[in-house]
Amino acid sequence: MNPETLAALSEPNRLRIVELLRAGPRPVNDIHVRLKLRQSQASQHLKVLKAAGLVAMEPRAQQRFYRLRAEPLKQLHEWLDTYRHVWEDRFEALDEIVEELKQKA
Amino acid sequence: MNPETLAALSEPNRLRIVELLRAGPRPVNDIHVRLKLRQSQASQHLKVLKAAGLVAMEPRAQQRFYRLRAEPLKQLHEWLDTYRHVWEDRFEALDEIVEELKQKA
DNA sequence: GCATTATATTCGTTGACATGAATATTCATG
DNA sequence: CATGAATATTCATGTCAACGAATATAATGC
Repeated sequence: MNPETLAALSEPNRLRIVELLRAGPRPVNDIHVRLKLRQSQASQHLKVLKAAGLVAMEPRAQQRFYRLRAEPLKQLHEWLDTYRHVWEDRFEALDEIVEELKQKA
Repeated sequence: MNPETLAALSEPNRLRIVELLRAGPRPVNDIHVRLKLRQSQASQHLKVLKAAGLVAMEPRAQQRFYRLRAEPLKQLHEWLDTYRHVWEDRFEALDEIVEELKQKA
C-alpha cells in the first residue's frame, strides 16, 4: 500500500471532501461552503488529494470541478482484501472474543 | 470512517508493522529487529496502533505479543466498499480515460 | 483593458508527531 | 531480593502539516 493515500485520507477535512465527492464532481466553492471550510483550506486540501491521485480536476470557465479518481481507492480496497483472513478466520475471531472478555472481567 | 485508523496506518513504519503482523502475533523484540527499528520506536508505534484498536497485546513472561485486530481493518474495507461504484461505473471509468489521454496529449 | 468571480499560492504561527538517548518498569529466576 | 531480559516511558529536538489572512493568478464579460 501507498502510505500517501492513507495520509491524505487521514485528515478529517479531506475525508469529508472525499465523502462529498462520492456523489459526483463539484467546484471548489461548493465544497468550501458546504463543508464550512475557508476557501484556502479547500484549495489546499484538494491539492493534497490531487497529489495523492485521489481526485482529478477539470476546469470549466473560472470554476474547477474536482471529482474522485478510482485508482487509489481501488488499490486500498484490494490491499485490505489481503487481510480478509484476519476477520474471517474463526480461530482468530474466537481468540479475540476470549481476549475481550478477559479485559471486561 | 474513523480517521484515527487511517492516521495510524499512514505512518510508513507502522504500516510495515501491520504487514509483518499479518503473518501472526510477534513479540516487540522480533518486530524491532526484523524491521530495523529502535526498540523505543517499535514500542511507541505499537502504542499508537493499539490506541487505534489495530493491534492487541498479550503478555507472556517478559515478552509482549502483539497481533492484528480485525475490527478496524474490516470497517475500513467496508467503507471502501461503499465507493465501489467509483471504479465499477463504466461511464465514470470512460470519463477518466478520456481525461488521462488529454493530459498526455 | 478593467472589473468581477473563482481559485491558487504565499507566509507566519502554532501544534502534533517521529526520532534517539536515557531511564523506568515489569517479570522470571537464581 | 538481586539480577538480567524485555518492554515501556520520558524528554529534548527537529520537522512537517494545518490554519487564517492576505495576496496573486486565471478566466469571463463589459
